[in-house]
Amino acid sequence: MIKRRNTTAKDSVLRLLSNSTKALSHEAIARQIEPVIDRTTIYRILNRFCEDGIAHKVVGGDGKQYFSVRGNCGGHVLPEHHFHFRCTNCQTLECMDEEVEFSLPEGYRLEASNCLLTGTCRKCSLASHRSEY
Amino acid sequence: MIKRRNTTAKDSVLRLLSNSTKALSHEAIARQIEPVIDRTTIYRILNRFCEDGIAHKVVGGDGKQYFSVRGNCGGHVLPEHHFHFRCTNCQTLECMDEEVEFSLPEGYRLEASNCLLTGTCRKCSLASHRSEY
DNA sequence: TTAAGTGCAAAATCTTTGCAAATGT
DNA sequence: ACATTTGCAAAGATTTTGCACTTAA
Repeated sequence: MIKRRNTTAKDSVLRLLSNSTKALSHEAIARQIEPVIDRTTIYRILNRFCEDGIAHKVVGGDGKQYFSVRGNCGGHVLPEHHFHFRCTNCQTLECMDEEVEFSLPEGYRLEASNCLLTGTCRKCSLASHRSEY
Repeated sequence: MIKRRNTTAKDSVLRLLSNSTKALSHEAIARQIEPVIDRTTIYRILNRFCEDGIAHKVVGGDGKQYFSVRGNCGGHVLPEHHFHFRCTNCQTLECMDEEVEFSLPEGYRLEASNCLLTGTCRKCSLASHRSEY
């Protein structure tokens, strides 16, 4: 495997991911990161994290990629295959504790899972309920 | 709801989807359809199918959209929330019979699911196994 | 006739690639 | 030194929008 270097850009991205209780999109990272880092670089850092098993990537129903620190999403340990929930209102994606259970047909080989539930999170559900008339 | 018309383009797309045992990407539809239909039109037809509940859309880990006739994917009736499997070798996406089971935390509101398993299907797993050395 | 559907061009998004300059080890 | 990383520009890929023309009902 290629030898990695410690750089401030890499550290910043990792810190953001580690401190977040949600998976972050490239856009969310680019917006928060300080100082500004080129977006190409952020993409490359994120992809390296995935290659190295440091992070995992979930593709949202919106087609965007969301990243979180592997096995530590939301601040605590998660099963390898867990559900994700993306709120269509606040545009956040979080890892759920719940494990995905399934059995593949004979002969199928599994590489990864991308199990996503979409809707509105509690906060947004309450907010929209309040404003209903 | 808007009144829909019968057009040959729409019929062609629906026929392709209905005859397929897999979910189809826009690209697969555009490639097969006869006569050629503008790709914008295909996108619009597919989106209308989804709006009208005729088809459902799954976003693959590859970021592409895949479409299948609702509840009839793979030729037989499927549960509302079922798993999908995308083969990274032959680039196909199929609906699985298996139902997705989960429980959402209190207050969350579910709109849709997009549960995807990725790997190699039986045919491709066998093929790659044969060529291993 | 008239609202829905189509085709073409152009735009919008998100992500990746190429390459020279900068940097960590 | 030298391989990795970065920034910038440009390209790629997929999907959507605007608009005038066509067509089903």
